[in-house]
Amino acid sequence: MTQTADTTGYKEIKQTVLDRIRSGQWLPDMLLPNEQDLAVEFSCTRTTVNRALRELAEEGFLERRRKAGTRVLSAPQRQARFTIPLVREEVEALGGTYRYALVSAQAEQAPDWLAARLALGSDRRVMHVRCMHFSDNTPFQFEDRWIVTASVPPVEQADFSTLGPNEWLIQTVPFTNVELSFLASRADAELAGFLDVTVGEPVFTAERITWLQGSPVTFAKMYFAAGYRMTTRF
Amino acid sequence: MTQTADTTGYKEIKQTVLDRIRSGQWLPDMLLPNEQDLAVEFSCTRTTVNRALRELAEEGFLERRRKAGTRVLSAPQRQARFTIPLVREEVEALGGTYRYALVSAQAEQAPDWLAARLALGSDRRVMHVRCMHFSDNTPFQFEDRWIVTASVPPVEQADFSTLGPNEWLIQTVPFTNVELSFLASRADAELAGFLDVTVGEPVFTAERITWLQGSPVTFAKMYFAAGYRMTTRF
DNA sequence: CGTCTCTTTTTGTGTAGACTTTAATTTTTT
DNA sequence: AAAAAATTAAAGTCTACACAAAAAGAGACG
Repeated sequence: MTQTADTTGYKEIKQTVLDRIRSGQWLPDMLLPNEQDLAVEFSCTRTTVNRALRELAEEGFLERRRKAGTRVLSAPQRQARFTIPLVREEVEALGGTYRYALVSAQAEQAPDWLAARLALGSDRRVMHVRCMHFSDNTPFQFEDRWIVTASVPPVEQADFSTLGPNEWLIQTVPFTNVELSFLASRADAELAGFLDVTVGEPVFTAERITWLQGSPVTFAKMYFAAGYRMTTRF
Repeated sequence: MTQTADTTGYKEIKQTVLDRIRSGQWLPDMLLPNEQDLAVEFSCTRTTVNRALRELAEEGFLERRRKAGTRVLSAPQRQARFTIPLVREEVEALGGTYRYALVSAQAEQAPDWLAARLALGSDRRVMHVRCMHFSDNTPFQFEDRWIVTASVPPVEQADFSTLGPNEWLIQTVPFTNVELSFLASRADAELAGFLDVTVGEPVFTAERITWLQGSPVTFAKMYFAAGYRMTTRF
């Protein structure tokens, strides 16, 4: 006989708690029993209950405060987790053959809007890289990127003719803070040419600012081909 | 040397591990010491090391496999976590005054594309609700939603004149699976009117399909006003 | 009445140890 | 040599207990 009869793992507890919320037994804003009482109910230790409830709080179902206890969140703060893939991986995951092409790469002074956006000081040297990512030779993404020279000095010697700036950066500047935005923009004449769409077409766009320990590293705009959608399930 | 005093919380361990990866002391693909050895190094128990490493793996920095050990991920799978807020809360968080207005609500048969999208069977009854969300009386979002009657029977009696369908659903159907997509669409004449933009304007759009234990509940398209961007930091 | 301090409840985190599960590795058998 | 079986190292989880830290609530005091 397997002992699984009364073994209440933290996963079972999580499931039971979710079921009770779903069934309405525990209503939004309701305070639920404290960990000790639940431990008795599930005949396990408080440690196990703690892990279950902690994870459910992490996942946005519960709110926990010392002394105040644990309560059901009225509007469960469901969070979508988008994995931000490398373009190459995204293309290959969709079954396409990835191809990279450099459009231009040149050292220049950051324009005012960029300097403001990145809070650059007096040193405005940046490397401006523009490139295309293809899937089966059809345009997939146009990338317009600026890399702050002062933050990544070797960028001046980098060769972007075969390796994309994003992959180069990942190898060079391993860990960073990121601000990522999604928006809809309009294809101007140049972008329309790159992405092979008509001028004025809506283009799904991602903007990404990256810092390394507080100092700005790069600003990138990524324009996706027509019909692109970013999807997640949870 | 500073053999780490006795203040080794799991958070400190996480930070130390991250620092070692950043500094290149632990390189991508490198196997790091097992939990027991790290516990000795940090002079704490394996439980504490386990929590630190488990969370770092959860956050996408490490990969852990029983018997195989823990290694540094070569391309850290950084995931963006977007909190999907209620429109009301989003508007209020931006400092605006929220206003809701129902455009239309009527029971109808799901069109073919919707039936296909939701994998509806023979019962195609849906409630089609269209509504506007305003911030300080300027259009913020136009919502076009279908709710599957068979999955949520009380929808036929629901009054959407003052309460938005999303908030109504949250109160009525507590827990669900969700597929969420972001894309850029083009404003047609009607949408342009609702959002007060010119026809053809790019519109940031979110699509959301919701299931309750496998059966489809609702499909919603949410069109955001010009200039909207969805932002996250990590 | 407000505000300050004290108590107490509840979660947060830690220790020490045990058993379980997975799967890489080694050994044995076919 | 290939396949099957045994070994074993590592993470995964649990128990049982302890103390820390936050903060709600109560009481004291001006």
